[in-house]
Amino acid sequence: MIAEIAFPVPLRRTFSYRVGDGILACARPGLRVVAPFGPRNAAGMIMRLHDDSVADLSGIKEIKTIDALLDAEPPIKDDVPEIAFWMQDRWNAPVGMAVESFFGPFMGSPLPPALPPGGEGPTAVSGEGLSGPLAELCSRLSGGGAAAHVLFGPPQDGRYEVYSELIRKAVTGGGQVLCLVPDLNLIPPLEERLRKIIKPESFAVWHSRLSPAQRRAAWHGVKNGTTRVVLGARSAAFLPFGRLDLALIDEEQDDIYKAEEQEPNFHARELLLKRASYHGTRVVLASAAPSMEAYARAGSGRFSWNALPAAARERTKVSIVDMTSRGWEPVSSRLGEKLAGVVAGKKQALVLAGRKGYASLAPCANCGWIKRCGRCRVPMGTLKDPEGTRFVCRRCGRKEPMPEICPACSGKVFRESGAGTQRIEAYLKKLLPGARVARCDGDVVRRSVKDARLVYESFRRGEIDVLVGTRLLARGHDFPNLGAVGVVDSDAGLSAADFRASEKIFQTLLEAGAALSGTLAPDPELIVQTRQPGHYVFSVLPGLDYMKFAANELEARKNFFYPPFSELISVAISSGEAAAVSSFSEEMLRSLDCASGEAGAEILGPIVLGEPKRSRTVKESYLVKLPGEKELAECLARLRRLKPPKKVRMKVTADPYSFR
DNA sequence: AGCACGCCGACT
DNA sequence: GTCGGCGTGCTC
Repeated sequence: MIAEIAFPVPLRRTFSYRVGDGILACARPGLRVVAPFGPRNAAGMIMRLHDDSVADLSGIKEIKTIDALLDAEPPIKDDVPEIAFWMQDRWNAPVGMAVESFFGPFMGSPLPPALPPGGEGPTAVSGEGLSGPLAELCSRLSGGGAAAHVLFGPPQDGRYEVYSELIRKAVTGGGQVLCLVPDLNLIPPLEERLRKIIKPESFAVWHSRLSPAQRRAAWHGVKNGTTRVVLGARSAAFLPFGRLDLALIDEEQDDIYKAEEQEPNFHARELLLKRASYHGTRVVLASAAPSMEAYARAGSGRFSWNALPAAARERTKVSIVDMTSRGWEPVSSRLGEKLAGVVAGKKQALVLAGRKGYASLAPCANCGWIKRCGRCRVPMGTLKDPEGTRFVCRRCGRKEPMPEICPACSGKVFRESGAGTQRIEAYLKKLLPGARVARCDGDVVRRSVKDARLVYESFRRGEIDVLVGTRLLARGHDFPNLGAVGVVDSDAGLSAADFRASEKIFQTLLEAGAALSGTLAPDPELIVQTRQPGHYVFSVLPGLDYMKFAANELEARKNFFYPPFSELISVAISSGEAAAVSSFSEEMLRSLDCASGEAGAEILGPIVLGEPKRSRTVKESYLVKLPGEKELAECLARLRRLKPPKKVRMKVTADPYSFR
């Protein structure tokens, strides 16, 4: 008997081993093994078993034998081999790393035997149920028929009350619940809410900042079933649930759910939809601005569409300020005057910037040289802190000192352009003397989630007049005393190559508008500054009407053959030698070409996005559009068979969310 | 990802 | 003379 084993290494393949006589009877897919792997022993998973007669062992120098199983039973209820291969087909994830995601630090550890099922179901929750229209909505969300349910509407219309009710029902029924949130900011308010109805020993949070001990406790709690409700970030989609009855995905449209920076790439929403088939999970996708994917699937009847009953409220006034001809000032006089008026009237305001930090760019005033991150190669912005002005990478956060003179021309002046949160904060402090201006962004959260929470609380209590932050700030909160929200640089960081540009702008605007919807202040206004006032997304602005926007956007996606009507793969080829790049690109295109004709694929490229002139590495990007998942898997398999020559690197990203 | 091997520079 | 930098290559 031959076993295909997947190891947690960044390789998109399995390894064949002979199954030892001692474990012949119990070996089966889904069980973990420890096997000699190169010069060491490694834990892996049996993915498939083959009879000796059918196994293809050509090209293998030495076949080793496995004789130690780590598990007697598959430790995860889901078919992990099936899901891991699917992740490889879908996102080019290395199979073994996909497997490892389900175990995290426990990949090589034997697991304690399962606890006998305890009968403490109904006692895990407490509290009153809902009544009225929201209760009706909840029972519709409990119905079958659809693969998933879209819950459409802002938190201000009772979305979190619906969460509580759905969770209460699921837990009472004996199942487990996952509530997935896009960022750490949303954990404390939801945690507070859920702790009111869930017993502490039945509740756990899961995110990247847990200590090893907390991680261990939470993982094992989920595994043995004592944890009934998990509130977690993206990676919680892999937790070892035994019976996941409900998966609630908050702000399902958020692109943070797509993990693209580290391997294995995956999309938490899509992964949960996949896992749902093993658990009979009810998946609820909640959003005030559902993703085009969710909207389209609801349109085709695969998902059900459920709108929260909209509270009657004044329509927020929305104004657009054209910033095209204003070179340097980050805040227009229009917005400045509104803020001054709001502060004078003892009301509050939010100002949302496109990004954190000080300036988004600091080119040399003389020659235009731009500092790029040594690791990511993207242009760096600036940051002001006690150590002075430094360059900061907006992708990886790496900081580098600012040189005295420009390395290209020895110029001494760096012009700072574009406005980050820090710069807006500094500007507003000058513009509004006497006003209490504070800042809350990713940097504050990174330092301490608690500090970020304190700023929120302080704003809520009215101790801050103007709060400056990134778009995270407006989300999921409403502030009763809010007189204005300003969106500065609403189009920052958007490139024409990004087909999701309109969707992202619209989401930001809708979130900003929603933050104003609960206010008691008179004449609330949303002021949007943009350098692209002609962009079609602004044409749906006065009403901030999602349904209208979504219908337009979906039509545009269809016309241009973009998702959800196609599947995308981005291929980046880079090298120090320009000739090597172009010859390998040609080889790559040839290998796809024969398939693309009959499969209805389209290849765009090469796209060269702002490559530095003096940089030594040359990079070409291609975008492949394919009509379906089957063609996507086939195309990824072709790309996998290609091996770049020495000094040439190829990066393949399936379903790319960011374009560089 | 690990881990080994291998080939140059700077230390006891 | 050896320690150690990290480029390259391999893992059934």
